[in-house]
Amino acid sequence: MSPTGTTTRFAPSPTGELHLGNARTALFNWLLARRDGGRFLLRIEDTDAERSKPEFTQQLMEDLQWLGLPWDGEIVAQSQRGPVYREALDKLERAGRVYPCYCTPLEIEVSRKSQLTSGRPPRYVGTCRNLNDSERAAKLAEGRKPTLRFKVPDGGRVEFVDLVHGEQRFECNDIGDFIVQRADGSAAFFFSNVLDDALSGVTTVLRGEDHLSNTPRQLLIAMALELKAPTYGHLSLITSADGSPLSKRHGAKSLRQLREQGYLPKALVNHLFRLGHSSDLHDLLDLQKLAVGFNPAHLVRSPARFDPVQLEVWQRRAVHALSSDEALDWMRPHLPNTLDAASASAFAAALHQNLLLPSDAAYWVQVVFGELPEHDAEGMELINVAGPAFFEAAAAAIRTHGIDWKAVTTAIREQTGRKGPELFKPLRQALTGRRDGPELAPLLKIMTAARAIARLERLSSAAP
RNA sequence: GCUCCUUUCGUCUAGAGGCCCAGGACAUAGCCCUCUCAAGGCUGUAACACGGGUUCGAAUCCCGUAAGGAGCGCCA
Repeated sequence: MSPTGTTTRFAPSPTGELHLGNARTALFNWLLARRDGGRFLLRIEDTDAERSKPEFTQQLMEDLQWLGLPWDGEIVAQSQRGPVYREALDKLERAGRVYPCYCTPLEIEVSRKSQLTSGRPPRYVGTCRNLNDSERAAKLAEGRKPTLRFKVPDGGRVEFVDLVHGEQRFECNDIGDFIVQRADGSAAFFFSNVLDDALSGVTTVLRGEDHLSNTPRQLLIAMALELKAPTYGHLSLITSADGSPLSKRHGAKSLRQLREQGYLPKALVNHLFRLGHSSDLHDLLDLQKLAVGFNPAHLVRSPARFDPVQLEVWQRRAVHALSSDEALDWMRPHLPNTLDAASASAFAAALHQNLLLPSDAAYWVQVVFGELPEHDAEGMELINVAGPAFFEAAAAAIRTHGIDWKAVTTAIREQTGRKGPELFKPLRQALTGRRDGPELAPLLKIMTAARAIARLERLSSAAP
């Protein structure tokens, strides 16, 4: 927690599942802290009692762990920090920087609507800004529960340098007095968020661009509290393929869904690393290397589209990088649970380079351990061209040489005179029902000679 | 409506006035390798949103337009 070191944080609200946008924000903050040898904090912004759910907090933690982004120190939950906020709010109240507002949500809503229809910005009009004591007493007597609003200075401007967008300037007159404490006494986002950042020594905040125009409010609060606000960097949003906001309607997947589908964390972080962040690094890298290569100066200002095809590229590379043991764990859910350990690992070793997702293993489980699916038209064509004699020779070869692939293919070649693709294509089709797939040698070994012979014999007798 | 952000190949991006008739990666096409697929190697197709300025010179600066996005919440 050295004052000179970088401290970043991820501050999600537990109101839903982590999605790609969130995950990228977490990743970038983590990377920055790691790169600088600093700290990465996790704070749960659960001040909205209505929508916050403990199970989401749990899920959040699991997702971060799974991605490989552990946080430093204790998790801070804002719901536990009422007294801290109370104290700071008192300070602002004594300094006359905030005032009680007795307007009801309904009144505010009506005001907003009428402003909007008359073409004006929907801002708080300041009804309660200059109430005297007796007016306040009267409002209170009506049974109104006040909120606390921050008194935005008349005139003046707020200037700051955004890490990715550069110099920013906002007029105070464009900002309405905003709520810092709700009627139920809880602290509102603008307030608790910046206060906690300052109090926990956060130096840099990388967050979504949707916060950019809210930043002046938070800076105003920090100034009133005489606290040092972090340096902000606003990340452009991730959009769908058509440029619209990433949403479930567009098939946006939560991290949990991606994980359940079998996407590897390494694939995800490598893809996210390059979304909205440019880098010369084009290889599949681990988090340590990504941290070294991360540079906030290379954060991109324009929105990035999420392209599932690019994710698949990283997934393929991540899958390729798996060891056989890791591959086995990865595809385990799709293997028959009756399988013995040796067969399972032989299967994983033979197959894993050919899969993108574990569910892709299903077909090959069927081929290796079960019945062969029907040959398709193109496959039948291939089989007919090869002719029954070919398969008879193949079956005979396996009968005498067993699963010794080299001996088997040599025998078939000598017997039929076929070689190269002429030899292997029909063989592959007959044995696997497909024209593509993993190497045949290990496949034969695990599918057993008996199964192979049966498949070949069927074609030698059934074909015309 | 007001304020703010954004706009380079299909996608992610490099580019901060001449080094750019725009570079890289992925995708895609072709070839090589190969029993197939994948991997690998080589080659190719492909972009500065539009319109005005400023300048000897603009993807880069200025002004408009268009398109997309965000904020203006007792949501975060």
